[in-house]
Formats: sequence, structure tokens, C-alpha cells
Amino acid sequence: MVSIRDVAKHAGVAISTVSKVLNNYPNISAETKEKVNAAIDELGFVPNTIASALSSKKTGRLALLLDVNRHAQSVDEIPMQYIIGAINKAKELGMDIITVFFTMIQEMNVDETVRYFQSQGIEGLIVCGLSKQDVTIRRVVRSGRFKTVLIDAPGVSNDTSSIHIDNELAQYEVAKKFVLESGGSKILYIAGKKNGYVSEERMRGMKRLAWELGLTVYTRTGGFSELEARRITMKYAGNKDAIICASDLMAIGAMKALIDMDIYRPVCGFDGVSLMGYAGKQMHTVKQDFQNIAACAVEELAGLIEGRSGREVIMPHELIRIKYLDVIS
Amino acid sequence: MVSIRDVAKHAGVAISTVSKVLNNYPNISAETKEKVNAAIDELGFVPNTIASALSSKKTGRLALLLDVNRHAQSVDEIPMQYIIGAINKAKELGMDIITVFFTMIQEMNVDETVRYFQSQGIEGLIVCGLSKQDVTIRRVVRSGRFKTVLIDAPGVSNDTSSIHIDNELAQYEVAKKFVLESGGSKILYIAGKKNGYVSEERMRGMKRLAWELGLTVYTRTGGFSELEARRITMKYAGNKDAIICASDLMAIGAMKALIDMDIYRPVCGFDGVSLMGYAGKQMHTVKQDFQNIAACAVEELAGLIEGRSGREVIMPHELIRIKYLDVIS
DNA sequence: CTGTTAGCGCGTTCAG
DNA sequence: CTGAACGCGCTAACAG
Repeated sequence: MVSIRDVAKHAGVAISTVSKVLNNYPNISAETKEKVNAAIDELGFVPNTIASALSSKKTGRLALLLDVNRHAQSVDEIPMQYIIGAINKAKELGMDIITVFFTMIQEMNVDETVRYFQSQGIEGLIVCGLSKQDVTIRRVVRSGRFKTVLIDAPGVSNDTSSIHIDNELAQYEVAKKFVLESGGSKILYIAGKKNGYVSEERMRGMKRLAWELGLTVYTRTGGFSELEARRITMKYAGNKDAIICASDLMAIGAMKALIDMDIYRPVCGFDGVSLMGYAGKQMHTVKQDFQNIAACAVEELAGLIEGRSGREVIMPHELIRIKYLDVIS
Repeated sequence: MVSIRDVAKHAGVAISTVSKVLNNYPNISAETKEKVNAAIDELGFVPNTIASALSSKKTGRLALLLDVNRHAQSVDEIPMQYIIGAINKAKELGMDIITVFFTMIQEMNVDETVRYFQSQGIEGLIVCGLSKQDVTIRRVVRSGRFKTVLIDAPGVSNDTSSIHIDNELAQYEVAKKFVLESGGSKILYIAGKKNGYVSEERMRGMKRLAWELGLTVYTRTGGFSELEARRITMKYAGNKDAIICASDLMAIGAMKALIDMDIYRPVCGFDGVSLMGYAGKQMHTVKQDFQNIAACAVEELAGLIEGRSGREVIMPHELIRIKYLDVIS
């Protein structure tokens, strides 16, 4: 392995000079800079991130915490989009990301988790979809030992930012468009989780609309589960005019139930996952750009690490209509 | 940050002794081991992986190379399953994984890629679904600088293992069961990619069956694309008895085409993705356990790193029938 | 069985 | 503007 020392020797300068060239320090003559770069090229020198991290105490390593059930044959489109967005942006910024699942952390206590990240040289955390019962993670975040960006969860502090779309507004908007278009006033609203942050916000949006349009809204929580949404629809959709769901997956469940019940009711979703297309239906929904959200989270985290203060970032959303052909074409 | 030195002082032993305790070296008396462990607990010491890696030259870092189009609203179930399986196993073995996408590497040349991995202290690569035109990655692998496990691609050497199901057999089996059950002898076979490894193997299985049962098989390559499979089906399915696809995604495309054409033909898939359930159809297919395959790949890679020689590992597959309710229940 | 001594490859003063 | 020297936290021979 060719090291910085070899480069220095080859270029006829001191090690520190090479280091300075590498890290773009000022006060290096263009001439020596050239010499050094030439030597680097000739020797095929590769700066060793590990040594650099040890010495500088800056690792540039982030952890992306995701909530996926490892055994379920679940539909993991959203986590995957987060991963893609985060990794690409991290690469761009010269950082690297390790992906961690909530399930792994659930097997550890706060201390172990902190130690795990610490020993790995993790400087920052991006936590996706934290809910109120994820106490361990919550405490890890609050320990303040890591800069953190929370996606879809509140919590801003000096070293914690929060990033999400305006869930209340989005739910309000999409539901309004949907209701005005499909008519009807007796609505079945299948919400997310009780105590879920985004769920509550979306619920508020729904309530606001109900008040505004004088709708009768019957609400149940489906836990973002397709199956549960299906059950709820079976049970309560019969005497309603339309169904509004707090996620696309639940909307699919609702649609399946309607098919089984052999009745038609318009359905409205939320998230804009491409999976919807496979359900073969046309539907109003809110589209979130998960990749972009994750990318912004990485940038935000880089900012926190560099010393900026935490803040709340609201991402844009879009109202769309997913159609059968959207996926295929 | 409390370091190994502090622990040593606190326990009244030498630094190296602590190190030995940490790494479970032999020849340490139970007594001093206790002392050291006590000190570790009291001080809340966290071994620094980075320093350890620098010193020992063993990083325990693997890269998982995945082929996902970053911009496509693609269906990423399979990559996600690989990620989950690999990460969980890696954690279990005390290694860590960074995920890398083919697209990132395509922007680099061989040298840059090797350097990138080297500088990150990557010791091993798990490459999923390498195809013949991925020349850069191919060369990186052949450079022999990294231990490598190839999932779904051939190539065994001293420091390279290959791991995959028996594609020929699986295609043969599922197609046979499918054909015998649904009847008919004029088959449209939508293969994967020309020059794709798994594609060719599956094709061989199909040919063997055709020969054995005296089937007439009309073959087109759909490039594992849903849209392409759809086009092919539109064009050629009319005068066939059944359609066999080299992937579930293409099977979905075929089904959609059949719906559009308003004709019925039985369809057979391959992979066993849960996504199939959303298409709302019942279908024969081959089920692969992607999580398990990835987990085995990690283990295999760990073995290679420890000095074992490369080899070929054949994973089991299953013949299943995906039904409408499989996903939901 | 334990302690001493060298580094691993790099970043960073601080003299020159 | 440059270079010598030290140390990051740990592992790995070697002595004892």
C-alpha cells in the first residue's frame, strides 16, 4: 500500500506538505502542489480514509435508520427510495452511509446502541419514521451524542433537525380535490397509527376539511397495514360514499375489500408509491419524493455536523392521480 | 473519549493486556480478565473500530453492489431483500456493510473504483446480478484486490465465490408443472437478457423441457422489463397456448397485456416476489429466498476473507403458486 | 501469563 | 511557505 509518506518522498517534500495538498490547505505554492499531484498520480496513491478518520476524528460516516420488518414479505418501496436518495447524496458529499434497521436496535438497549454507533465512528443519524414507541432510538437521539435528522417525526434541537412534508396540508388538499371530484359527504377515513406523528397531522388535515365542507367523517386507524385497511373497509364502507386512506398501501387494501364486497366506492390514497399502479386502479393521492427527502436529510445532517443548528425543513409534495399505465410506461 | 489506555491504567495492567482481553486472546488469566472487564464497565469504554482497523489492517467492511436505476420508479423489492439479508448477517458477524449502486460505479473507471473501495477499507464485495456488460465492475472483481461473492453470476477463483439457485432446474421444474397443469403445447417464452447469465440458464431449462414434452416454444427476450414483456405479449401471445416468463415482473407485464387484449392465457413467472400478489392473479412461479441468499453470501465472503478458497454455492428454490391473498394475509 | 516497544497512515502544531 | 515531530487508539511481535 502506497502511503502519504511514499508520495512525499517521491515528490521531494515533507509528509505534511502532501497532507496539505490533499486537504486543499492554503499557503501551498502552485509549484509544489503540482509536484505532489504528479507524484500522487504516478504512484497511484490512495488516501486512507481510516487513518484520516483516526487522526482527524472526522469519519464522515452516517447511519440511516430504517423501519422494516425483516421477516415480513413487506413492500419495501419507501425504505428503498430513502436508501437510494441518501446513498447518492452521501457519495456526492464524500461521506458514507451504513444502513441500520430498527429491528437490530430493538434488540439492544440505549447504551449498547450508542456504543455501537460510537465504535463505528458514526457521526450522524438519519432516522426515518420514528414513532412514539421506539423508545430506545428516541433516547439515543436525545442523548445528544449524535447529530440527527428525523424524517417524518418532530423534534428540533441544537443538534437535531426534522424534515418532512406538510402532512396536514397535503391530506387536506388531496382529500378536498378527491371529495369535490367524486362527490358524496359520508367519508370513511382510514388513518395511520394512533400516536403516530404523521398520522396525527394527516388526521388534522382531514378534520379541517370535514369542518370546511361539512362532511361526516367516520375514522378508524389502520396502522398503515393493508390487511387492517381491508378489514375496516369490509366492515364500515357499506354505508359510506367514499374512502380516504392515510397511505397508498391501505388504499390498496381498501380497494381489494371493495372488490370482494362487489361494490364501488372511490378511494383516495397518500404517498404516491409506484406500487399503486399494480393495483390497476386510478386514484387520487399525494406524491412524496422520498429520494429527494433523503438527499436533503443527508445534506442537512452534513450541515449539523459542520456546526449549523437544527431546524425544521418542510419538503414540497404533489397531488397526483395514479393511473394504470403510470407504472408500465 | 475513554481509550484502551485509560482502561489499562484503571485496571492496573498493560495496554496490550486490555487489547488481548478485548479480542479474546488465549493466555489471559481469568483473574486479570475480570479486572479488565470491570474497568471497561466502570469507565464505559467503547473500543474504537477505526483505530483497530488501522492497526490490524482488518476493517470488517464489505460493500454490497446493487443494480438499481436511481431515477426509475422501479420496483425494488429484490434489492431490498438483498440488503436486509446482508445487513442482518453482517451485524451478526460483527462486520459492516456499505451499499453501493452500479450507477455510481458506472461513473468511474476501474482504477477509481478500486481506489474508492480501498480508501474506504473495503475488504470484500458482494455483487448482485452482474451482467456481461458491466465491464468496470467485472474488472474490479478480476483485479483480485478484493474478495468477492457474485450473486447470480458465474466466476469462481481463489478469491471469488459464486452463489445462486439452480436456474436451469428451477425453470425446468416450474415450467413443467405449469404446462402439465394448464395444458397446451404452443408456448411463448419471454426470456431475460441476451447474454445474461441467469437468463441463459433459465433458457436452457426451458429448452430441455420443450424437448422432453415436445413443446413448440417461441422465445423473445424481454430484458426483465415489464413494459417489454407487455409488448411482446401483445404481439405474439394471440396464437399461443400459454406464456412463460423468466421473471415475475415480466409476468405482470404479460398479464396486463392479456387483459388489454381481452383474452385469457395462463402465465408462469419466476422469482416469487410479493409484488405479484398486487397483480391480483394466481400464478405458478419459482420462489427464491433473497434474504437468505444474501446472508449466505456474507458468510461466504467472511470465509474468503479468512482465507478459504472460492467455490460455487447452489441455493435451494421452491415452486409455489402465488395467490391473490398471499400478500394481504 | 504479562508488559514493553513499535508502528498502522494520516493530521497538526510549531519552529524554521 | 515548508518540514520535523508528535499523537490519534489500537494491534502485534517480542521480551520477560
